Amino acid sequence: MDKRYKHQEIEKNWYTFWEKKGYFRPEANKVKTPFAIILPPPNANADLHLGHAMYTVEDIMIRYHRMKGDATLWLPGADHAGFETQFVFEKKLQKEGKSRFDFDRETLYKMIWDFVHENRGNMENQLRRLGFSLDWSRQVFTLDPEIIKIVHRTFKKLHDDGLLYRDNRLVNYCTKDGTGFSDLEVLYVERTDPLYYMKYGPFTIATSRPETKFRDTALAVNPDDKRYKSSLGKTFEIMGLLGPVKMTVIPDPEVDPDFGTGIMKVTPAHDPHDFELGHKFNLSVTPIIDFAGRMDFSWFLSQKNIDPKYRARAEKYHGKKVKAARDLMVEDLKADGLLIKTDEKYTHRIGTCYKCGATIEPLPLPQWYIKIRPLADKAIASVKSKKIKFAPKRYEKIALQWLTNFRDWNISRQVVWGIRIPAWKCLDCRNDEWIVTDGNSPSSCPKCKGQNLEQDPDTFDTWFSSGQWPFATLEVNSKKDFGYFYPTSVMETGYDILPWWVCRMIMLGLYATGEIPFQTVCLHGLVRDAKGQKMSKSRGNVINPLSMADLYGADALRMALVFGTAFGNDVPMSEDKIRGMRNFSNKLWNIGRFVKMHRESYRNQKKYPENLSVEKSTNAEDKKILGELTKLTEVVTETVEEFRFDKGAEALYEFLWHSLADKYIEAVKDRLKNYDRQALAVLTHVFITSLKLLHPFMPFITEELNKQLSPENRVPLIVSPWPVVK
RNA sequence: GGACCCGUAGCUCAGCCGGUUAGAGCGUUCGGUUCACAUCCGAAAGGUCAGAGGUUCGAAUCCUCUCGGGUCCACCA
Repeated sequence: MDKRYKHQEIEKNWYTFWEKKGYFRPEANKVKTPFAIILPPPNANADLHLGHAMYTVEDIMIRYHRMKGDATLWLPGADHAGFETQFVFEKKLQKEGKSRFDFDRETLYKMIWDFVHENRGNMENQLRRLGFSLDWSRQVFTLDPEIIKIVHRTFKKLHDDGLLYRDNRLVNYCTKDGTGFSDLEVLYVERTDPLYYMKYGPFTIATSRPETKFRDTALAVNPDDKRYKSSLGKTFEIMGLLGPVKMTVIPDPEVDPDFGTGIMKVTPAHDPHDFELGHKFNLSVTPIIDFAGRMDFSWFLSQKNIDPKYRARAEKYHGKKVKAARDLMVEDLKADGLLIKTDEKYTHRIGTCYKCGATIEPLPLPQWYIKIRPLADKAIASVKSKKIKFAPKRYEKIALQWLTNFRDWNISRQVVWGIRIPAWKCLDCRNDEWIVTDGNSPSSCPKCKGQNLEQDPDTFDTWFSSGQWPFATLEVNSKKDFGYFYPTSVMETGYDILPWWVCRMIMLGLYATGEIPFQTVCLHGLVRDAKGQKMSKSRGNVINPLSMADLYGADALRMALVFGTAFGNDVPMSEDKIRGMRNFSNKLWNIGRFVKMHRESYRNQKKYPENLSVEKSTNAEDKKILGELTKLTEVVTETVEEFRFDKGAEALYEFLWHSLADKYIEAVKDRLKNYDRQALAVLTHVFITSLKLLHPFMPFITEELNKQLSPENRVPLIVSPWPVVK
């Protein structure tokens, strides 16, 4: 054995050994207890980041249960990550001077498919490099045909059960990326914009969006506002930039009399609140901004007998981007004497695209919505009745808050890279009825028998398919897997996707299978830099997990991620911390060398302690270390069961370094020189047992040391029985 | 406006279902090169446990408030 631990050489081979031996592949076995975790599928096209390395805690649970003798399954997958991946791909196109508009749908899809599959292997090998004992024989991709079938099936079921509807309402639309989003994807940021006070007939109104005024359909005031009481229900002529228009004053209790002038213009096509209001008062929804984010005045320009002055204005605005048009209009308002004042320091929260940062434009667009209340209520019941538990416990309350506040879920995306929605429209019937299938194209319209059917061009929100991941992954492998491993034992992921993913899995899992998808939700914190700052490319503080594994060993990286921070809290990470754990690896290595050296020398002297019971020792030091080992066994077992991996890791570190190496080994040196059989027996027993306890945390080095100590007849640690306290 | 988390040694964090001299990693200082390890060993310095009040025989730990950081949610145009 080398004086220094060389992880580069040791870590290389063990994974292939484990994988080839089939240790990662459980059988459904009635005698055994099933234990299953479905890996949160990383994006197929992207390299792993440090956050993914947190899946270490899943490997800890998996290895622990495997050693306990459970039928243990850790199922890997890859996510097509719809919009996310298309976004990345478009960036790539951009660099090549192209855009998504240069290709038809099929070509674009094929190009992204190839792009994803070129990169997919990276992610998988990186998971292997970190020692994650995943059952690759059961690996699944979110775009596998069998998965798509299941997703279609669920969509159809929702449709048949009346839990799905199509509605033309305002969606959160990113005009840059060309797709709508659910409420969760909108990122609200504080911004300072001018608030314009403009003359509006006999009134003055305040708005930050003068460009939408051309499609105002009413004026709203608080019914209790004395100032406007007499105007309620009356219609006024209002002079605008394109001539006079007529508008009625309607009551709306939501209007805050203290904001602006207490009177609000109503633009149903471009504001969610106004949309609702418009619905109530039967106002028309007529957009003036198109899906490319440009002003559309064609409705005005197509009119006959327009005043040339107004025509010129409309032509000037037409086709301009929102912000540019707004500036032009403000100038014209000034010229017409309609702008009364401007509050330049008006701060408000504005919805932006979480990916590209562009302002989200609420636009009317027909989309598929899931009625979320019936699904969420069942999910709430499962959580409240503790059928689904949370670790750390505080996330239960947060999950309940989310589940209580969910609104109907828009699952349509105007993205090519995804699962196409299995809904068709008959072009002959010209009605609004949709034909929803389980995926197969309908041959003809069931009503008119027409053959002119057109499929909805949209794809599913990725979370709609990944929300079905726990049962879909098990079903597609074999019916036996689903019956045996479902509901899965633990769902472990980052707390940041609790609403996006975990809540949706609970809702869709319960809906599709009638059972909870997992028994415990276990949430880890976000990995941050040494100062607790978020890691980001722009900050330049990103730590790459693979280069850390290469430098210090995957074991060291794994240990660093669980050590020293209460599980569930954010994890500050630094190279120093990983280096510290590399040093711990080296300490283990040298304990191993020490033990091995003495075992060999005993053997040469024919003093080898064959099957000597360690319990019989009367030596005080032996008794002490054995007592501590018992305690350690209890602590590690308990803390892993309780999802407090940090405590287990710390107990192991403390015991191995400061009890075993610093104290016991120092104390036992003289006895070893005198070939005291009992001493070597205890030392070996204690070390091997603690290696077993450490194996889930640091699989590579422990496996190697175990082999070094008795290469001839020792079973690999990965399948060694978990130590128990008698 | 609502919810949650955090403020403990220079730094990053444990401890917080109350009870011996408040711990760890890294850092600092001092001393160690013989037969496991300098990726090491031994020793040391360093904390009004954010602040105030309360409960208690006893509080870093429970309760209330204040201050300071962070995160998330909410249709004020």
